[in-house]
Amino acid sequence: MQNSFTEENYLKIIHALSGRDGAEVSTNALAESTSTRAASVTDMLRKLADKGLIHYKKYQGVTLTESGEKVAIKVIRKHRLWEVFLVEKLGFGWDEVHDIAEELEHIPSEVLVEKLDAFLGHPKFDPHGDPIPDAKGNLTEPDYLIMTDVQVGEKVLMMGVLDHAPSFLQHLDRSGITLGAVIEVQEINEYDKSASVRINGGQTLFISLEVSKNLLVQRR
Amino acid sequence: MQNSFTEENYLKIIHALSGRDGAEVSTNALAESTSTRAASVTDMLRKLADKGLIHYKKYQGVTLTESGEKVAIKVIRKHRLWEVFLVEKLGFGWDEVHDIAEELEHIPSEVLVEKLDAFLGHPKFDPHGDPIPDAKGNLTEPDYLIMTDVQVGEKVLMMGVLDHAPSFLQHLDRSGITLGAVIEVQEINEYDKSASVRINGGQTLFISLEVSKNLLVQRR
DNA sequence: ATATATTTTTAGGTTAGCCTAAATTTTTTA
DNA sequence: TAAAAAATTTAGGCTAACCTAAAAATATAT
Ligand SMILES: [Mn+2]
Ligand SMILES: [Mn+2]
Ligand SMILES: [Mn+2]
Ligand SMILES: [Mn+2]
Repeated sequence: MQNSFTEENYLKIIHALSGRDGAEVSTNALAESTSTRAASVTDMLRKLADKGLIHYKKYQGVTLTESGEKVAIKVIRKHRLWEVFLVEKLGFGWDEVHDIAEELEHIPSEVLVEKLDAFLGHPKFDPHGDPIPDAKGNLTEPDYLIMTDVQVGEKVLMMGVLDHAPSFLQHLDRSGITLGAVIEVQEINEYDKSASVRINGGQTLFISLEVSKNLLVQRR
Repeated sequence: MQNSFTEENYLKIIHALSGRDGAEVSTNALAESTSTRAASVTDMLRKLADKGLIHYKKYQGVTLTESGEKVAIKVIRKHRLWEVFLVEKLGFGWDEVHDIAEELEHIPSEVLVEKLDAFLGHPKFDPHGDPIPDAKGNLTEPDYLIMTDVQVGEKVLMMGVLDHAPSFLQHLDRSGITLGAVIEVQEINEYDKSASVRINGGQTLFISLEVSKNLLVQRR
């Protein structure tokens, strides 16, 4: 049988909270992420377990089964492909596409996804630098570093964001920090860890620790 | 408040069944079109009436209010624009897009629709020849004639279809009858009203009355 | 103008996905 | 290790969108 909109969202969120190591996800964490109450989450977990999509033992937290992981990755693939479409083809800003993609990711039809993928030229990353799973369900997270790990004098490439909130993305836009930008750390303030950086060899600006914590970068 | 997926479908179907003259639509007709039972339709009609989207007096059938008409036309606009996208950009056949568009038509976001419209070059017709409402909600049905009204010797342009079933559209594909094709009626059989027609000045083929009844054409 | 047939509505129920409040289990602290 | 705190589950309810069966209204036929 088909999975509902709501079930797909649970699986996607379990995948995200579970992290690369497939750690157990708590009922409360899911309640928080789904904007529901813990009791509602318990209801849904029983259902997902009955369908064989999650491993669930009462009070023990949940992880995805192989089958649940597959569904989650398909949803993520659709979400990210639609985001590419919205930005590359329709001209949306990277700060505007998430909510629309939240809806589009639940449109069924395998052939639609594959045709969309081809139309977009088989992109490997979405507008936020997140990797797009391939048609077979392979999803490889590149191991970027977080900006806070970069030392004074280093030059890095801006590769992605951890915070996807429109307000953060708009802040980056105003600072000229876009995907692929070269960031050279000139100075790090001892007191608050704010940094003075040079963007693309041009203007210098200050970024707060809060910003650094949410920037994914790559050396060289 | 927002209208649900289901409510939008009811409004769209009422619009279709109501026709150009805005005639009253019966409970049973809606049950048929929505694949539900009459009792379920009655439930929904009460709800739509409470929201001011339809005129409804018990046992009297329903019509759309101004507000309901607006919603219906927005859904139709989205449906037809997405169909254009699927055919023109993703390479689907005109027989494959209806079901996917049934889902996409419920994606919210005004700005998405307008950007999609611009991306597609503000098309006036969908892949089946149906007119696309403009951004203001104006929908003008061109007055095509039905193939059965064409006389022997006349040359007409193929402009649209009444039946949108994949099997019918595939039959037209196999016959070489596409949107914009020139159809010249060479002979009409008295007995079963089947016709012998020439397509684009080339090959001659027979079309049954059933086919003629579902072809929209234009003189000259 | 009745009687019969058809259409529509009402009555009462179900399921998915949510809720609050209360009970239970697990974890933390003393 | 026992008490307190936190997390989780259970119990009981709600709403949207459906259902079947029965009642009521309307339309049709004699
Ligand atoms: Mn997103
Ligand atoms: Mn993204
Ligand atoms: Mn269609
Ligand atoms: Mn169409």
